[in-house]
Amino acid sequence: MTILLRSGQVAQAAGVNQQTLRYYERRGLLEEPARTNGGHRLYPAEAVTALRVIKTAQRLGFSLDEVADLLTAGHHHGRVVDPGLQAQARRKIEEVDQRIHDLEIIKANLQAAVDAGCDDITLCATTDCCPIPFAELTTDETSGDA
Amino acid sequence: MTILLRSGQVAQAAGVNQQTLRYYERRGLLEEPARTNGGHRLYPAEAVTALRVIKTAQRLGFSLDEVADLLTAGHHHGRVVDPGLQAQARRKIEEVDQRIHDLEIIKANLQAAVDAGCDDITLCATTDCCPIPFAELTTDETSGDA
DNA sequence: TTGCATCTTGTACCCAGGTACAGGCTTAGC
DNA sequence: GCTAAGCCTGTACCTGGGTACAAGATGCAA
Repeated sequence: MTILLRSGQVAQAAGVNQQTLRYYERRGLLEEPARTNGGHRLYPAEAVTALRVIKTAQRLGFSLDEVADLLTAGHHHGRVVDPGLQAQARRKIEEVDQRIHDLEIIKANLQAAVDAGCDDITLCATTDCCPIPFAELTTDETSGDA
Repeated sequence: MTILLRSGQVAQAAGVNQQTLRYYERRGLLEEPARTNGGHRLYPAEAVTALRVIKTAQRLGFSLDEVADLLTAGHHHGRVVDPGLQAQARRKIEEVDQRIHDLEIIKANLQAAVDAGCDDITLCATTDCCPIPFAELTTDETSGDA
């Protein structure tokens, strides 16, 4: 027999807001739990683990949509087999690498501006002394927050 | 005599949406331009440079609020002297470094999961075979998109 | 003068990932 | 049975950086 938890208990145990539980449920990240006769949610203890998994995946750079994919991965529901953690993690590593690369370029530009002694960005843009490239810079800007 | 530009011309020359001009004006990033008798905005050519400065600073990781600070920096308006580009750039470099560091940790964790052959994140969380740390991971999560 | 392109304003919407609030119902302890 | 704490629902709001739309006014060329 499993001990069932109230939503407040689950939220506290997992360190998330109670509203967040409902939000994840709506997003399809948490299974709809059982209910009391009066309609109150009753979660199994595994719900806390599930929340920890979600939060960990988020910290690893996965969006909630990606986390949803990860959670159903492997369990090929129907006939479409989602790429599992292996594949997703490999793709995410590439994204992270790209993001690091972009940041390195940004850093280099900032450092160059500091080294050149620039102190007024408007002046920098109108004279030729500043190393900041005012046209193009890194990539497409939409590289996201991995 | 300076040639004055219509908002559409400025937007096109700077490669931004026309609405963005109004948005930046509201945010205090662009000076309020002159107007025709009928109320149409008339920008000096420098407005295009100003937009390029804003876009460049954004690409360097500054938020619009920070860009606003950068634009008034040095011009100590009143008596409060804002920290100039030098100081702001140095602070931003630290932020970028921190962000890179976080991403390196994330990458290492992803790589560890790949190396360990993990393919089901829920299983990973419930057995001891997986190297992903499901408690704490990197820093505070609010380290932003620098 | 007419006609069309361009511009004006205010307001609402987009993304992600939640958070807050109001008004009403349930549950648990005594 | 009473009361307080907890939970339910729906809806609105938040951040940041814009974008979209409607209805009406202007600007300019023919």
